[in-house]
Amino acid sequence: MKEALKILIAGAISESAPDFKGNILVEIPEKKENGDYATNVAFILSKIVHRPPQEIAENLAVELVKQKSSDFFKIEAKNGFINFFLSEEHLYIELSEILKKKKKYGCASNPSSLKLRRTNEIHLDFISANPTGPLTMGNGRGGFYGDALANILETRGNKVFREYYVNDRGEQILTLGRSVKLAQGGSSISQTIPANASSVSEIDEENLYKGEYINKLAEKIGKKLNESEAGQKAAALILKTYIKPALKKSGIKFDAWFSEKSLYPSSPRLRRASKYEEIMRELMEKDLIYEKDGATWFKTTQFGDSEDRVLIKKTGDETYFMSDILYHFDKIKTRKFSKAIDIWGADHHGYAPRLIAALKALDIPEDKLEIITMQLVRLIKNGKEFKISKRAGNFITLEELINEVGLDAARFFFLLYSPNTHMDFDIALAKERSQKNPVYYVQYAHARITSILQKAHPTGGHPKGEKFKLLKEKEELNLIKKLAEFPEILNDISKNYEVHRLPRYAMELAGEFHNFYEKHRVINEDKNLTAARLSLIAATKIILANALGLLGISAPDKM
RNA sequence: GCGCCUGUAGUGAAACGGAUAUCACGACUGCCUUCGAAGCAGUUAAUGGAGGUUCGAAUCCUCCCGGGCGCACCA
Repeated sequence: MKEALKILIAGAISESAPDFKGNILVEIPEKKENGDYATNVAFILSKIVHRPPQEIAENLAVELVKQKSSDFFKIEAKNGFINFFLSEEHLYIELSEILKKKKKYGCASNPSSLKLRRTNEIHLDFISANPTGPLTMGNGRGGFYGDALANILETRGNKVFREYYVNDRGEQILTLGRSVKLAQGGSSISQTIPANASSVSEIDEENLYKGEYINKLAEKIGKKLNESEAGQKAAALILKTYIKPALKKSGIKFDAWFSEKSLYPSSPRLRRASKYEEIMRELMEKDLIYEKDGATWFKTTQFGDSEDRVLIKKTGDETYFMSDILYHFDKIKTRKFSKAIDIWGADHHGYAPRLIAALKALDIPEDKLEIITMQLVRLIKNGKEFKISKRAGNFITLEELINEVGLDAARFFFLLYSPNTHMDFDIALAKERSQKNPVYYVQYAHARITSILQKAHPTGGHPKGEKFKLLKEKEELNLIKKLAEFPEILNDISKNYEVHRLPRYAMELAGEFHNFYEKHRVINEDKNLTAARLSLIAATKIILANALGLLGISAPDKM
C-alpha cells in the first residue's frame, strides 16, 4: 500500500510541481485520528513553490480525491500533512488475500527463472566464530539475527546463501593446539613454545585457552601430535562437537561451511590456479604492494584506511587480512553473489576500513558488500560485569542460555533489540524474567485463536463465502489494518535490516487481537457475523504464525 | 589521543527529520456464572547538559559530561 500510495502522490505532484524530484515519504501516523497513512510532501514542496504547506496540502488533497481510489474513504489536509484513511472495502480485500494466500501473504513473488534467481542471490556470512571454543550467547545474538534476517530477505524473492566462515588456520589455531598440549601435561609449556618465540606474551599462559572444554579435548587428542596438528584436530572437534550441535539446538541453519584453509591450496599446481596469485599480481601491477621489515604490505591508505596493512608476515604466513581479501573476492567475483552481507561483532568493527579499502583496490563496487556490526552483549553476574573471554574460560555458552531460558524466549529476547543496542545480560535475571518474556504474549494470542477456531469447528475448517461487510467495529477494522501492515514491515526490514521491528510488530498484532477479543465475541448468535469473525481470527493466526516462523520461534496451539 | 557505537519514565528498550515521544517490566486501581485472566481497561513517570540548523529535532551539526568496543606481522 505504501508503495502504491507513493505512486499516487507522485502523480498528483507532477500536476502542480513537475520538477519535484525528492523522495516521497509515506508513514503510518502515531495517532489514528491522523489517518492510516500520511505524507509530508507539502512541507518539502513549500520550499520549492514558496507557498504555505497547508495550502499545498489542500490542493494536493483535492487532486488526490479526484483520482477516486477505492482504497480510501477520506483524504484530508491537516496541519500541512496529507492524511489518508483506508476504506473498509480495501480492508476486506486484504483480509481475503490473507486467507487465500495464507503463508504466502506478504511475500514477493519468487522469480521463477534460474537466471533471475541467480541475480538475486545474497551471500550472508554470520556468526563465523573461531573454532577455538563453544559458541557463546553473544554469538547467539548475531546468529539469531542472521537467521531471521535471511528468512525475511527470502520473503522478498531473494535467495539467501548462509555461510559460516571457519577460521581454521593461523595463530589462534596454534594457540589452541598449545592450550591442548598444556592440558595434556606430559610436555611442559617451555618445551612446546617455538624456538623463535620473540616475545614474552607468546609464551604467556594468560593467552592460552582455558575452560573445561580444553581438558575434554586434551583427552580425545593424541599426545603424539605436535602443536599445529593438535590445534587442527581440536578445531575440527570443536566444530563438530560444540558448534554444530549448538546451532542445531538454536535452530540456526547454514547452507555451507567455508574453510579458511581452503583458500590456500596445498599443492603448488592448485595454488598456481588459485585466485591468490591472480590477486597478488593485480595488486603488484597497480603498485599497491611493498616490502618492509621482511613483511609484505598493502597500501590500503590509498583507499581510505588509516594505515597500510600486512598481507604476508615476515614468517611467510599470510595474515587474516589476506584470507579475508581472498574470501570476499571468492564470494563476489568467483561465486558471483549479487551481494555479500557480513554480520560482525562490534569488537571487529575497526577492521572494516581495510577490507573495504581492499575491495575498492580490486575494483569491486562498494555496494557489493554490506557489513552489519552487532554491539556486544555484556555479561552481568551478581550485579557486576563479568568479562567474557574464551581464553579465560569466562563465558555463558549458547547452549547454556537456551537450557536456562528456553529457545523461544532467548530468540525473542535478542531479536527485540536493534543491532546498535549495547546489551547487558544477567542470566539469573533472564531466568527469573523469562516467564514475563513478551514472546509468550504473542504465542498466547496464537494459542487463544487456535482454541476458539477449534471450539467453533472441532473438525477443522470454517465456512466459505464470509460476509466481511459485517466487520464494522473499530477493533475489527484496526485488527485488519494491523494485519495488512505485515508485508510493509517485511519490505522495510529487507531494506534497512532492522530485524527488531518484526518481533515488535508481532507484539502489536497480538495486542490488537486481544483488544478485539475482549470487546467482541467471536462465536455468537449471528451465524454470518460468527463466520466473518472466525475468518478474521483465522487470518490473524496465519500472520502471527508467519511472523513467529520468520523469527524462528514456535507458534503453539496450546500452552 | 584517534575511530565506531551509545546516553529516552524506577528498570530494559522503540520512534525512516514530522503531529499530543511508544512498548514491556515494576508500582498503584479496577475487570473472570459466556469463545483460554500467560488477558483487558486505567493511573504513575522520561529525551545527559549548552548552543546551532530547520516550518518542525530524541533524531542532523558544534562543544561539554558519561558508558561500551576497537586502534597487532591475533582473528
